[in-house]
Amino acid sequence: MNYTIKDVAKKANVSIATVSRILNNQKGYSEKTKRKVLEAIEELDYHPNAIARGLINKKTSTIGVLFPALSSMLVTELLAGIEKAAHQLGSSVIVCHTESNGSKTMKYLQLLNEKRVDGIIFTSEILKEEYYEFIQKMNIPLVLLSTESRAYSVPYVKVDDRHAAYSAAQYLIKKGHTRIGMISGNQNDLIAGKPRIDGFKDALMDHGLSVDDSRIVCSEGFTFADGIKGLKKMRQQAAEVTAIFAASDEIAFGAISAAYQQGIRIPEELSIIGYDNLSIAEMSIPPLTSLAQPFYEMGEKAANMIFDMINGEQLVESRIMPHSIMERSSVAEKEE
Amino acid sequence: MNYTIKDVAKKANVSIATVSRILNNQKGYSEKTKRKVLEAIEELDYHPNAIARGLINKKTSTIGVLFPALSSMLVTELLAGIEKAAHQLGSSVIVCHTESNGSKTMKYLQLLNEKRVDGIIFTSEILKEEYYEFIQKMNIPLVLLSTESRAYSVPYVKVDDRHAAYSAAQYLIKKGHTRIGMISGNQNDLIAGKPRIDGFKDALMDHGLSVDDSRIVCSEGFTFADGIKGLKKMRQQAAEVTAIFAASDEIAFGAISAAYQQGIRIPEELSIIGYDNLSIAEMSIPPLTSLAQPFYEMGEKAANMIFDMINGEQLVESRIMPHSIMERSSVAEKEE
DNA sequence: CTGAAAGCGCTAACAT
DNA sequence: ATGTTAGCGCTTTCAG
Repeated sequence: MNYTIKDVAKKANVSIATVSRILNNQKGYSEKTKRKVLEAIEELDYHPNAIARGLINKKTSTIGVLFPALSSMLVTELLAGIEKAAHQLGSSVIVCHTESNGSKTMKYLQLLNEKRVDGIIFTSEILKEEYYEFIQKMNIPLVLLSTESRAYSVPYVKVDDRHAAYSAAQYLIKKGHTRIGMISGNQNDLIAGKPRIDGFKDALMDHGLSVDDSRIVCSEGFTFADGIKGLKKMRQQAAEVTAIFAASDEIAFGAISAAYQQGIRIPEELSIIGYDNLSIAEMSIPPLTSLAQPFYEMGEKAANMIFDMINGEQLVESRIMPHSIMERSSVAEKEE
Repeated sequence: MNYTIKDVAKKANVSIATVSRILNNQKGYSEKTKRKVLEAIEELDYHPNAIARGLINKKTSTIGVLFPALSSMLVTELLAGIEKAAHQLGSSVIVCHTESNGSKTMKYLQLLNEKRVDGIIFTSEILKEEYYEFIQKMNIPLVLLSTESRAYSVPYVKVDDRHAAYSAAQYLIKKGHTRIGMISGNQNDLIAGKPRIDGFKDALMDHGLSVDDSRIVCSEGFTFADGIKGLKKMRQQAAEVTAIFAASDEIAFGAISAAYQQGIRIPEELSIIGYDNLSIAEMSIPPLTSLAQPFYEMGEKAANMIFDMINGEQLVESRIMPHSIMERSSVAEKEE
């Protein structure tokens, strides 16, 4: 069905070596033979077999990407960015959905090893020792996306969560709020949980506001349901709060829904700022002001880093991506 | 870095053929040598090179999936389903993001051809002649997901859009509504646009309601912005409408937002039913009643079909997946 | 400038 | 039951 290099060679009356040279535009042939061969390639609509190439070159032009969940909305944007950059550089991406499951992750790594991918992008999760060791043995580049590692020196791409959370809280403060609460993610999550809480506290302290733990309600995760529960709890523990920093847009959505249920008007009675700035942020009522992470660009960047490393670059620096605040209508100016 | 079959053979004092036999559990060796070889494999932590295998077996255990957009939320669920089924069967999935762009799509198909994927899942778009012809030449299985082809006989997995739209409209009718409008997608979209409009009309007619074209506003696409525009237009053209069928959840979200802006209460003054039942549906205020498509299962099914075909099954039937109505709170009982 | 030949890591006849 | 050998489709010495 598919022609091989032999067919081309025969048709052009040259050896397969010559065809190969032309294919890989090395030197060592006349213009005339080149034309002849190109013609044959054209006529047969020949395309080299990437598998055979991979076998000999030890390079498959394929990278693997590990995601804890494929359903979370932010994954889509990361993946879109990765895929775009990869394709631009002639590579493909294999998606792996680990469900944050250790043995599943190891199985995927094994698979990616057998498939001889050129590099791995590991996203949104703690890089366990087991994973790291294995990838070390695979001896291919690794970059961390939307996560980082304290234990190992692996290049990463992420925003500075602590700093970003600081910015979000500061935004609320600048708007005149003094009694500010936070519905956080899981405080044991050292990547996306704890740092955002810390940044929140930093901002309050730096601006001379007292940090009252009853105004911080910690959730299990970053979901809509967590947001609903979170707001209810907040109203019980700290009804005096006039503004809330939600550690994710989904939490913010949940909080808005719960607030609506309780007849609390947003932003008049309660301001809310989200985190992530997913596409849903514009869809809430009122539209959600949110701390924006540039997911698409982060994905692109991570992919570009991987390819730099694949191409032999030794020193690739980690990237702290800039965050910003997407102002919409869920935060009101507070007059004292 | 990675050991080869030769290393194993040497270590176990057998030939590579024997190792290969054991690896592929064929017959032709004693229990004793099997143990010996397995031990060597274990000790070296040997794993066969999938690339080399692919070259000779002409089977890469990899499938390609084409999506028009990676950003739409429903894609994620389809992909999650595909990925799960594929991984269960020992295959990987390469994602391709065509942006509905013809030449990009062709480039991807070319790439998948060179990478010798075992099959292709084509989603959510019209299968153009050019694509079809090319895949025919590749001579690998193809299944359509969330789309179908009139022109070619290609197995597909989707819900019956016309029927599903009928159900959604019927639901509104059963709730007592008689003046019902629709904010549709693009009417020129023969897959997801037109059929839903037709189904909507069918339901009205079957229930003795007149079909008034001014109550059907057609959008360009299925987005939030389309929903906003759609609702405004609807209020101008057909303010008497008490219930609206939105052709997507995003449209429904937009309509809800616009309604809120105009001070229209949902569902008291206006009922809305969405379509898709994405995870955001539960996040609106009020939570959105929506016609549910089982995306995850559709993805799984499509993947399973591809693998059946890869394994030589000749006759795989297309699947019309069941739809259902996820009742939440955006539709009110209408008393006459 | 060009071709013959070895070999990437594996499977599958074909021998023994 | 096991080994030898010829490829899969390609790249890359090494000759000429």
